[in-house]
Amino acid sequence: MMNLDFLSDVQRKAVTTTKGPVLVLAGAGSGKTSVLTNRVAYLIKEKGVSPASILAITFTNKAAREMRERIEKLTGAAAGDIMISTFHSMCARFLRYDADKIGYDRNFTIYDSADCKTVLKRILSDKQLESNILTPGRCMSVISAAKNACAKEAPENYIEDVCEGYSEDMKAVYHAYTERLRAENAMDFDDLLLNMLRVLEEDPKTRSYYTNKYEYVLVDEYQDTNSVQYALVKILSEKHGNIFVVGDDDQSIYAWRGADIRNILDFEKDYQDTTVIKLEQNYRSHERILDAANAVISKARERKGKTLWSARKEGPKPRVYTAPNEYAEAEFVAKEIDRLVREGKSYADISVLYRMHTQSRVLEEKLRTYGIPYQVYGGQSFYERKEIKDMVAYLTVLENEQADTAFLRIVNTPKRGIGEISIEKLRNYAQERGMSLIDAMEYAEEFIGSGASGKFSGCIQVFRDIREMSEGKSLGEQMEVVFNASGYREMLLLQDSTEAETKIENIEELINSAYTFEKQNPEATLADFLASISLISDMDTTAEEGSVTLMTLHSAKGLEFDTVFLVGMEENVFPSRRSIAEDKVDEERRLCYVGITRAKQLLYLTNCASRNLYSGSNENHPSRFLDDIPEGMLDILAAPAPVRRAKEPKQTVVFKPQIEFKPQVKADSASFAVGMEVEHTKFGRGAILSISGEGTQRVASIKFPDGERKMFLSFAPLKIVE
DNA sequence: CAGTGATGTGTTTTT
DNA sequence: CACATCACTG
Repeated sequence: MMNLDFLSDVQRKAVTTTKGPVLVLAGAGSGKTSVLTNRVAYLIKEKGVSPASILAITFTNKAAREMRERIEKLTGAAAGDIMISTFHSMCARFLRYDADKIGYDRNFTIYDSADCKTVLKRILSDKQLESNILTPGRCMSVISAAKNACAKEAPENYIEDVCEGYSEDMKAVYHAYTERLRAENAMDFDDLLLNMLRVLEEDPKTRSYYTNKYEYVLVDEYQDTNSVQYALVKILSEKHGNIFVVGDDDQSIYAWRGADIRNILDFEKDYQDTTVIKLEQNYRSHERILDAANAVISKARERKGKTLWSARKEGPKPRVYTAPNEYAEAEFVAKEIDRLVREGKSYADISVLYRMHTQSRVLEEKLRTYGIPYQVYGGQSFYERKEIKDMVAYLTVLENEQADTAFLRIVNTPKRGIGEISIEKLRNYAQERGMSLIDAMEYAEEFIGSGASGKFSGCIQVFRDIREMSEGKSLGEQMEVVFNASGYREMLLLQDSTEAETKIENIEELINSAYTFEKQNPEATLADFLASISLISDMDTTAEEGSVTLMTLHSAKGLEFDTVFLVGMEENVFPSRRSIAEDKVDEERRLCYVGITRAKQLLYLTNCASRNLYSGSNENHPSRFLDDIPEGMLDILAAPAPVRRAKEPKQTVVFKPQIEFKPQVKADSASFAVGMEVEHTKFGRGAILSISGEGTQRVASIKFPDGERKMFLSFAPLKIVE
């Protein structure tokens, strides 16, 4: 018998109620993952359910991976056969088999949002529709929203409703975009879900295959599902009816991406005889933190209503600090981290959370000054770098010749003397004949002079070479062929700059990841590899040991830290300007709740009296969320600086930053050696006593005037003294 | 066709 | 302020 004694009564009920629909309303830190994983283990070990008939869906690859690992620990190797996947990868995998049923080739390409924006940009400029309202970004969100709503309403009607005044243009863009992707045998993220739904709706055989196969369906973060995901879940569970969803309406923060909070609020109406289980005991934080969290969330309008409580009654109250500006705020954060670490916390225990990525810059600057190792999540991802996207574009064209968007990206990279005008002629020619650009190149003489058509022959030759040389090769080898035969490596070598060198390193890292991928998935095809690249983000990388974590509040969901700094608690920052303007503050409120409940032990809430937003400085009022927490629950570290009376001399703790942004000449971490004399921007001169570790983890013990310190060589602002 | 400098523009969150 | 796009020159 499986031992479930470590679970609470309600948790155990959630694990062992295996039949019929179950809705688990799981507050933050209430042991939801434990319930989910133990339930799967229970199904297999106690109920004799075959692993292959279990489908568990998450929202991030990281969550999926962690769930698999934990289930493996509980059940052993059998976990390999369970389908544990994100909505998007699940659909991508299904569609590799089923895409032909709705008229796609099974080797379809997945375009990420950057690719889609490129497509839209081209459509807008072709149709001469570019304007302030019709920007690629805005079109993208309208189209995405229309597709997400599509399980309820026809996209045309949706656009009509939403784009009052310019809906005709918008519809034209929508159709052109849809046709383009179809012609390129490509799908965007939304299409993955939507097309899978269509397959299930239109092909009864496929539908019964999947609905028979999956006897138990589990969905994590159900509050984040949109209408298409809702419909998918509904269909996939229709045969056996064992649908188990876990979520927290208070943590619904993706409405802007089409998530519909009604999905969780109405679950009981949608599924007859639902067992509802509430997990309200929090095992993560102490009561002082939960008090603050409850104070903030209790003002949200629409809730199922839950109150988190913890058995841990005592702990430090959340600390509030008001800085004069964002530099002082960052300085405060860095100083506190430095102090906490000296008191025994480790860097990995600490996280700094902000509303938007741009806030990380100042923080990074200060953390570097203090020699604090950190890791920033999100922002520009590895796979979004130009050189990586270029390499991926070559592979995409290799796999799917219809992928014009990918082709256009690299037709003249490296430079082959093919300019805009030639490309324009090529596009027209291809358009008229309904052929792909790469095929149209063969007929260059028909639409362009002999000089320019020679350039195209050169390009044709490049692709031919790549194809010939990569014939029968493995993924990693194919990638190397592309890097060399495309002339990309040569181009970078010729630039002979440090930037070019990093680009080469990045591409080599990509090649490495291809080798790793094929080792881990021996059956995998090029299309699979490309799909994994477009669906895996930096968010999925595991935390580096020994670093402070910097990330947005959105990406912090599902994580926990001993100490959390929630910075930028100001009106117009958090809640964001836009959410205030559009009357969508409730979602920000939930986001704040998510942020607060990440902290296990120590929580800091900081804000600035003034902040440089775009140009010039803005005086910002403290966030309404701060006001919502009764003062007695907080530990106010500095009196809030007066906002209105700016002329008054600034009282209290005005920070004197010890070092103002000195551009730092930082030595390469490999060049340090024991015995060297070095200079630190903050601690002054010192001597290296010893060095251990490798790469970014290389740590040196250094004797400074005020004592001995250990620091990461790759992070510390150190200079070698000659 | 490519590379340079000037002008303008627009800002959240992400699978 | 950072970034993209545009116009101009080589």
